[in-house]
Amino acid sequence: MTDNRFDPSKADGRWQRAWDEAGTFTADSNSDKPKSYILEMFPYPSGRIHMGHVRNYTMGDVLARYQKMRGHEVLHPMGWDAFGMPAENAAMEKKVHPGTWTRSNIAAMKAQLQRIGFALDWTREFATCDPEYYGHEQALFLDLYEAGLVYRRQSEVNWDPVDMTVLANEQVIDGKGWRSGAEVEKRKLDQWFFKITDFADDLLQGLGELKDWPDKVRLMQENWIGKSSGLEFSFELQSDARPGPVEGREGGGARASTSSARAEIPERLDVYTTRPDTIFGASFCAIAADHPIAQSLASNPEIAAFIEECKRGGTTAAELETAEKLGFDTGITAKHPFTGAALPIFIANFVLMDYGTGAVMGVPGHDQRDFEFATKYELPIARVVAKDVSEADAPMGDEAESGDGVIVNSDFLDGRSVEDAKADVIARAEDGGWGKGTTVWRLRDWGVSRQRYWGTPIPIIHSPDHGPVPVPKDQLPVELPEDIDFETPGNPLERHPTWKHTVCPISGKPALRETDTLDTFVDSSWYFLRFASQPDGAPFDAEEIAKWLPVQHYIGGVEHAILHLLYARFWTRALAHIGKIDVKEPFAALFTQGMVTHQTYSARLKSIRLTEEGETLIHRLLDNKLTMEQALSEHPELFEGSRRWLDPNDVVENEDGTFDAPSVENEFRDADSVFYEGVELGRVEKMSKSKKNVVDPDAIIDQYGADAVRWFMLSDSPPERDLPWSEAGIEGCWRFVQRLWRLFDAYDPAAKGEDKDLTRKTHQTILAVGEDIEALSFNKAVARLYELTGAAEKAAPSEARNFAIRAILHMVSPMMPHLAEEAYAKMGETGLIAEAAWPQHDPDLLVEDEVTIAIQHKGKLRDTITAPKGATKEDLEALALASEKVQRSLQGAEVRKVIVVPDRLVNIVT
RNA sequence: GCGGGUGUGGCGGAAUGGUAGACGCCGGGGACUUAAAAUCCCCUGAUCCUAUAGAUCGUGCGAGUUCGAGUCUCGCCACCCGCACCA
Repeated sequence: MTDNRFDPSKADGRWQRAWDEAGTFTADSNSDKPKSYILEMFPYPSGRIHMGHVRNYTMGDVLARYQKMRGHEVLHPMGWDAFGMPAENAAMEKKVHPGTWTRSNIAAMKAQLQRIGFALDWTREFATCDPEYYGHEQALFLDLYEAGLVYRRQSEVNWDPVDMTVLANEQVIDGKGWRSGAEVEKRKLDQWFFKITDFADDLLQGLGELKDWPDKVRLMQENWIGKSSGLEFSFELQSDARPGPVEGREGGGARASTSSARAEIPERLDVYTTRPDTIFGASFCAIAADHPIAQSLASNPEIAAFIEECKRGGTTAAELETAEKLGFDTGITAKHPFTGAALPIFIANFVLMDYGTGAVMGVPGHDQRDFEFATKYELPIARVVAKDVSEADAPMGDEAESGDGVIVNSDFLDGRSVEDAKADVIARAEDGGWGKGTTVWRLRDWGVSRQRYWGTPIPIIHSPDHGPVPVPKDQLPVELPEDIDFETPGNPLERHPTWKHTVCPISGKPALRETDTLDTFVDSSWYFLRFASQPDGAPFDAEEIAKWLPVQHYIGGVEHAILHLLYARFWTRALAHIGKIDVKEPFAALFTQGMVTHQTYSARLKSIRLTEEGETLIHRLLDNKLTMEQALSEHPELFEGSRRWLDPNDVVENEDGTFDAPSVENEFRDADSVFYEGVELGRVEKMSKSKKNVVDPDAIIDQYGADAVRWFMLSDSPPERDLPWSEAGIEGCWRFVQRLWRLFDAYDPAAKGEDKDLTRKTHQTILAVGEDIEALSFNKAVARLYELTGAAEKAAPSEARNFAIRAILHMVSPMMPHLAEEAYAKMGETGLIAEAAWPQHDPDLLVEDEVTIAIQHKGKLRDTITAPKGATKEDLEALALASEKVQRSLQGAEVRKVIVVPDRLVNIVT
């Protein structure tokens, strides 16, 4: 047997221990070296590391190791985003305490991460469910509370009456709770909010400076913040002179038929518009169903019924797309501020209460929604913007014209530009005292109250005399009780027999603790600060934060493009605002990596025999405990014609290109319940349990070792795109690991002699790989290393070859650290290559002395020639014309022009 | 509907306006071997040909700018992602 093979099962663990014992990756805040903070989004401890994690952390790891070799002091920490619902779900299903479940998941995942050999500073590890961490978070919450950035108000929530809990929007499926299947109710609860809107403008402005963020993410945040400017103004309200039900309005416009409610009508209606220039085109007003005026009219049963109808309207994309504009004439009119015309006021289903003032002026000519509404209810559609003044009387088409133009049919605004007219109307409104120019934001304050157990308790005491009172800081952390019961529905903290009972810090009288916990996004809004600095007795130290922040590279999934990244930016600003830190933007550069995908296969179901399971399912459906979609996704095998996903490992390809899954077929037949009809190739999709295309990293590492997996994660696909997993691909990586090992083994210190070509290629590669890594173009760095490896393999032993081999060894070491350490030691080095310096390229040795010149005739390639580097244009032209192939192509035609690009090409034009 | 992205061999993908397909995977042929594994070498965009050193076509489609376009401009198409009745 030869020992000429690299054995990761032995080497990986050995070097992981060596790094650990040497403290190689422990970051020193007091180091004089330039500092690099490399961070990947910390994981939720779900139980297992998946390929997406491996890809994410491998990228960060290469950067961290590279920066260290470039002489930086690197902070590359890891921790756990440990609060959240899955732990409570596990508690309910498996009867384990959420803390126990979470802790054991963390232990398992940490072990998995360690065997991949990541260069992490584990001394800074923490979990957000550590009382120490969330205690500091509570203190920061109270600091922000004192600064007026936290407040409490009533807010509507989705309430599941069966589970007695609040649901996030994503947990409401077709108006029903995802778990209980019960009809979700709207409830008003007192909730805590962060005043993120105070920073709306600043958060928006700040985006402009984040040059190293993807444009896509900046745009998404920009849209989310949603700044718009316009005019907020009020209409005087009038009694409607028109009597009774609507006449001559075939569109079915209902109309309030009683006047009983009119006494309660306020005198004014505030509206917001971004198009004050079109004010002369207003033909109606519309208010939201939950607008105070609509509410005050609800004593009229017709109106009450209409309001109910509006609320029922679906909120899914498809429903909104097709939803008809519906209105109800209130019988009240608004007086147009310039013309005095009486505009009917409708309650309308397309007006949102929580944007602007919850009321709009309807300008059908120049707003598509207003246009549809006016068409339906036969309201006037006037043109007030035209391409040109001469087009003032041009008829309107079949949709609104929202484009630019000049104002027409608008009294004093006629002939003015849109922008000009906007400014004029705003000025007149302000002079007249009936309106003012305003900025409106889409961004809402951040509601952070969650009626759950497994989160950071909100450190507030509700005192009967003093209302909500902060928990005194010396009583922090407010710890979660351990003895908790998940048997009965509702918030376990609320139900706990003793936990919430305490005393008022001011009066000493009995009082109740706040039983809500914080949104887990709060936990991840400052963890990167805690990684950088963790003094005793304080969340962090500002001076130490200043040494590391901002994070140099922040890497994670694009799914966090809005919420997490916006909240983290907000917290950083808020903490800076109250003087806790001196950093504004937490992440200097952001990189959003693609997903790891894999082939899917599915089979169609042919026949069913109902099993016991199926009958249970039907009962659950009948009892409304389950929606059809849920039943389908949980038990696809019970539905004829539906598709069942197959594990790619069960699928075999036939010679004719079709697929079969013999093992699954047998499994089905044995169960005597289901038959499949045919196996089909599905799309390459993100690995997910439900699609059965997950590949477990642990099993792959067992087989090929950490380095092959890491190399795979970096190869081929650009890191921002999806990476398709393949068995063949990982085998290729494994072969390359061994190929490198043999090359390193061929290192012969005694070899003598030059090899100019190889030396040049080595220097070129050193330069290029460094640039590629810094640009996070790992796939290109990998390709260059393949090339140089090929060249070094073919070269005869020489000093130049030894130089190339050592350069390759150093350059692959951030990517395949175990192999590199093993080879480094075998070459007789006593230190760790993880602590070695990145190789230097010599600019003088990069230059080629001969170049290949392309010869084109009319832009088409006819020949290539070799010429000395830096040959003159005249020489190149002469060489080109001397080419036999070129002469044949020219066929004696007259040469009109010759374009010469030095060292590149000659193009002959005839 | 609005916004953004992507489109190149059988596949993943390279390519400062200058030789399209680097590099990897798959596939084919060969060497070594009793055999296999491993390894090494060669071929591998399509079509045509008189098939050695030939020609034509080719980067989603259609135009344009240019001596020269995968790359720039305009107009389409397809797919993916995000947001969504935001006044």
